[in-house]
Order: sequence, then C-alpha cells, then structure tokens
Amino acid sequence: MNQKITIRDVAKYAGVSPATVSYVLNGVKKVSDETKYRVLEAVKELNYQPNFTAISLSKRKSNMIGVMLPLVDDSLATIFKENHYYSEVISGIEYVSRKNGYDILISGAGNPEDCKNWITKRNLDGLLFLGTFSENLYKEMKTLSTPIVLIDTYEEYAKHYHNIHVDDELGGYLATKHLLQLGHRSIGFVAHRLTNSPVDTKRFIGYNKALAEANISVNQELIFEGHDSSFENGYRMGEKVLALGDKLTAVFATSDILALGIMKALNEHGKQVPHDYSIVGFDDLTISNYSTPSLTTVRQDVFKKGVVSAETLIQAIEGKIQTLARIHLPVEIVKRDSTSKR
Amino acid sequence: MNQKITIRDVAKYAGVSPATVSYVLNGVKKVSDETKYRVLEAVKELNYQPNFTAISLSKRKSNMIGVMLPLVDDSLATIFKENHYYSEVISGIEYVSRKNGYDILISGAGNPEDCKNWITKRNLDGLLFLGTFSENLYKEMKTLSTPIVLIDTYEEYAKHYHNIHVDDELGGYLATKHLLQLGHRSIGFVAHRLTNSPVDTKRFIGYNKALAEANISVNQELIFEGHDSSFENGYRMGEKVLALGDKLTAVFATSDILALGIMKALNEHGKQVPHDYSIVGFDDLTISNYSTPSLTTVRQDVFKKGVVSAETLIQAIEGKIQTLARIHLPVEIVKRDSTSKR
DNA sequence: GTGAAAGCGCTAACAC
DNA sequence: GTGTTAGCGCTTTCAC
Repeated sequence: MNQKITIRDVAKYAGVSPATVSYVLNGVKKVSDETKYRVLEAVKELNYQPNFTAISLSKRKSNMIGVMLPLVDDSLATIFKENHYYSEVISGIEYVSRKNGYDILISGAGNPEDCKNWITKRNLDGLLFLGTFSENLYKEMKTLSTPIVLIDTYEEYAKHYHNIHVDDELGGYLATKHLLQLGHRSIGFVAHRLTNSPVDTKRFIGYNKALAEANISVNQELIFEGHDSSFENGYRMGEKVLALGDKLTAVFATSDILALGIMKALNEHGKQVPHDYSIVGFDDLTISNYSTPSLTTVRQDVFKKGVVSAETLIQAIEGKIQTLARIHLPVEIVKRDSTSKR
Repeated sequence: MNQKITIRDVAKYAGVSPATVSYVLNGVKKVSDETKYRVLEAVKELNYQPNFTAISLSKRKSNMIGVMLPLVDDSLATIFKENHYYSEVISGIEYVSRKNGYDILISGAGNPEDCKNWITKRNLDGLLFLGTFSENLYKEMKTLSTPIVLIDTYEEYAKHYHNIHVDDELGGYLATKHLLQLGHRSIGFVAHRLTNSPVDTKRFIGYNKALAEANISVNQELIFEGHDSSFENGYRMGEKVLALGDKLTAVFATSDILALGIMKALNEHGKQVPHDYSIVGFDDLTISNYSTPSLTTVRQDVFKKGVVSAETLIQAIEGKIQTLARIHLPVEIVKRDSTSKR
C-alpha cells in the first residue's frame, strides 16, 4: 500500500506527464518553475518514494556498492570475531555511503567468478576489497569496468586499482624505534603471516630499518610467523617467545590482537609485562587501552580508513576522479604501559 | 561486455523464446527435457548471469534483506567499536543469507520514515533489527507487510514481530548464583542502562531471583547504571564500585565489555581480581578468554543468534512460517579466573 | 517546456 | 510444451 505510488500517480496528481515528473526529480531539462512546484507538491502530498529497482534497471546504476571481505572457513565469523578492525572500517564505509545515497552490500568473497557475477547480477556501482585476496581474483576483476578500491593491499596487481593504506612501513619503524629508545637490543618481530601478508612485510621493512639505524643486525631467530591474526595465534607466539628465554627483551607484534595474545601467554607463565618483556602492538583497538597492562601500540585511524576508501570509490563511480588513487593514511605511536626501559 | 548477455541472447542461442528460458531458469511449467537441456547449455556457453535488478522489478522480490543497526552520533562506529558483539551477529546473518541466495544491506537506522522508505525504495524482502530502537519505529513498521525479525528486543511492541533472544533472565540468574556459591553475599549489579534496556532488565530479574533464593535482599546501593556498553563506561562504573569500599565483594556486569572496563579500573587502583573482587561478565567475547585475568562470563552463541535470526526471516519471507517466532537461545556460565571464593 | 512512446531485462498470463 | 505479449516503474530520445 506504500509501494503503490508510482511516478504515474504523481503525474496524474500534478496534472503533468510521467516524463515531466522524472525531469523534475532528476533536475534535468528546463521545467518551468510553476510545473516544478506542482510536481514537488504532489510528491510530498502522496509521499512518493522512487523505486530504486526501476531506476537501477533504467539507468544501469544501482547506487549500491559491494564490500568484499575474506572468507575463513566459508564464513565471516572468524574475521569479525578475531579482528574487530574490519567492522570499524565498515562503519566508516557505511557512514560515507549513507551520506551519499549509496547502500552497502556486504559479502564474503568466494571465488573470482562469484565475485564478478555478483557485480553484474546486482548492478553494483563499485567494489571495496578489504584485506588480502588471491592474485587471481584481482586479475579477474580487471576485465570489469566497475571501479574498485583496495584497502590494505600491496600486491603487484593492486597497482591497477585505487589503493588505500596506512603507512605500514613507518608504523613498523616507529614501533621498533620506540623499543630501541627504551634500551632494548633484542627485539622480536611477530607477524600474522609474513610470507603472505604484504602489510606485515611493510611493517617488517620498517622494523629492519630501525634496527639498521641502530647498527643492530636482524636475528632470524627473533622473527616469528603465525597463521592468522587471532588471540590464539598470539598466544602460541607468546609461548615461542618464552622458549627463547632471555634471548630477547621486547616484542613488536603486527597487530594488537596478536600482542594481547602474547601478553596473555607471558603472563600465564609468570612473566611480567613490561618488567620482563616490553610489548608493542599495531592498530590501537579500543580494547588495547583497557587491557592490563594497557598496550603501547601504533595507532591507525581505522574509521577514517573506511571513510577515505568510500569517498574515493564514490568519486570514481561518479567520474570525479581520473587517475588511480594511492592514499597513505598516517600512523603514530601511542605509548602506554606495556613498554618500559630495559 | 559482461552485462550484455540477456535472456534474449540465450533464447536466440538455444533457438527458443525468452519465455522458455525464463521457465527453465525458474523451474516453472513443464519444459521438455530436450529444450531444457539446450537452454542450460546456452546459459553455460554464454555465461549468462540473470540480472537481479530486472528480476526484482518484475517479481517484486529483491532477494535482499536489510540489517538495521542503532546509530550513535549518526554513525555505526561506536556500536562496532565498543561492542564487537554486533559484527559477530552479522557474520551469522551473512552466512545464512549467502547460502540462501540473499544479499544483506547494512544500514544505520535513522528515523522511522527513512526506514520505511528504505524498504520500499530498495524493495527489501525482509528486515532484521539488531538492538533497541524507539517504540515509535516499531509502530511505524507495522504498517508494512514486510517480514521483520527483532533481535534482543523485549519491548511491548516487539510482540508483533518475530523475536530472537538468548535466555537473558537465566543468564543473570546463573551469573549471580555462581557468585553466591563462591560465598559472596554483597554482589553488585552493573547494567549498561537499566531503565532503557529490556535485555538488562531481564538479566536483573535473574539477579534478583538468585538473591531471593539465597534470602538476600537487594541492596539498591549495589545497583549501578551507566549510559552504554563501552569500556569507558565500565571503567567509570569500576570507580563507583571502588568508592563503596568493602560494601561489596563481587560484581555481575551485563556485558563483557563493561566487566573488562571495571576490571581495569579496579586494577589501576591497586585492587586484585579475583582476590579483592570477583567479576562476572556476559557474552563471552573472544577477548574475555585472553584478558588478565581471564573473565568468568555468561556465554551466548552470538554467531548462532545471527544464523537463527536470518533463518527465521528467510522462512518468513518464503512463507514457510505462519506464526510469530519467539526463540530463546541457551546460555551457560563459563568459569574462568576472574571469580574466586570469598 | 512538455508529452508520447520505446526500452531497461525479466516474468507470467494467455494463447496456440 | 512453447511462444506472444503486456507489464514491473523509471528514463530518455524525439517530436511538438
């Protein structure tokens, strides 16, 4: 009973043709002020709501953008559960989209085919990729003309799309530098999964750089690599750190989640942070300020990341951007209680 | 160049009419096996992707469901940032939806009008409400015939819709009972916001019940009420707890986030959990297992909640459900290190 | 300035 | 069994 009101009803009510109503609604052509007024009145009177589906079909523009997330075990659960980072990016995306009249569709990425089909089936105006996907997927997507923005991607193929990151290398540098300044010489590096994560690789480069500046050579023994960014994984890495005894006095973990897991493991084995080990994380999740001890970390503005990504995508969709964007958001070190002088 | 392939192309390729293709694709009417085969071949050959927009317009069914979340400061950021609970529900919703051929649209709830318009504009097949909204909104939505599932709602008006909760009252009871069994007699109750949160009210009833069974009368002084479910709020409540000195020895908080904030405050003021205070939370977020000390809490299966909600909604959409669903998911107490004998 | 009408890609009577 | 055709609600040439 709500859905019933069509452009035709409005036209009839205003005593004009459907075309005219459409003109007014789209701000197109020169419609006389008087008819325009009549139409607008009718729209208000009837509480007319344009049917986006029809518009979408007619204009080939859906005003919807797709947000692709990596799937773990065929579900988003792990990703959301273990790293609330993602949901925070999404809130930024949602905010900008809503303000610009776009809706967001969220889906886990299946194979490249599904992904392509999703776009055509749903008439998506643009796509946002959050996280790392297979190179294959990026290649496949290239055959589409839909604007795509990649978040946190450094892969070779990523160059063909708009890119948003934070300054991961600087983050790694700052974290390590901070530990060095506190007098630590043997600093562990715990990555989510180094071999396969360009983000962590960048942070690793920063780590190396800081060490080099301090004339410390990288000790492969102190490089730990897990499987994912989960507390559980962090906990396991923490146990590995413990196994090395006093071979190291500090750890830089590439995510807060990892750092928190490490702290837990150290703690349970009778070690004190920061007395026995100094720990630095990355992200600055809200929880990191409320852990015991509170976590020293590299802050990135995750909401902002979502905002900028969505803004870039929408600009691309609306043709307001010509070249490929390549945006680096700043990071900063936040000193709290998980680090102290050696 | 992908979008180009329409049902007409397929029809031509298979040497049949568009209608026949449609029949085959929709499994409708009796099409001879032979033509069916030819059509399917053509579909495969051409990699035909049905245009959902067109289907949506024609069938008045979008295969999209809307997920409404409460807005704080006009953004979802707070809600996602402070309570990763929501994203976990969403993963459950996403999983079921994807498996059933539905896409999910996520949006913050503005006013009731916007919400109604969203449905009609986007042709949404159903709506999922996560959290508490104004009574007004529920009333407004009643004028629509779109199926709606409410999650975590106990409001009077909620009765007109499908409802999914966990057994909040039992959860409150179990938490309190656990503390009583440990010998605590003065147990604080910290709510997110009692007056306005039916969920917390239920948990409060459980708390009262357990106390009554132990012949302990409720002490109003021990009831704390905040503004939201944030670490920050928990921290403030923790300070209030501290101010009461030894008037209480244990606290039941209605969310893990709150509990974690409380622990932080206690900790920073030199108190030991569980030695000085026993703390019980609610939710069993992943972080709760990795905090120091790990948190005793009432577990609810949040992913499952999302799954059941989406299943219910989809069944309602597809007419496979006649009466209003009213589902209570189980809870259980998970004993960890934040509680100990008095 | 405004309107008639074709068409976006698909569905579903209805006819054959 | 299969095809014709009239919509679904909107946009957009192209006349007037």
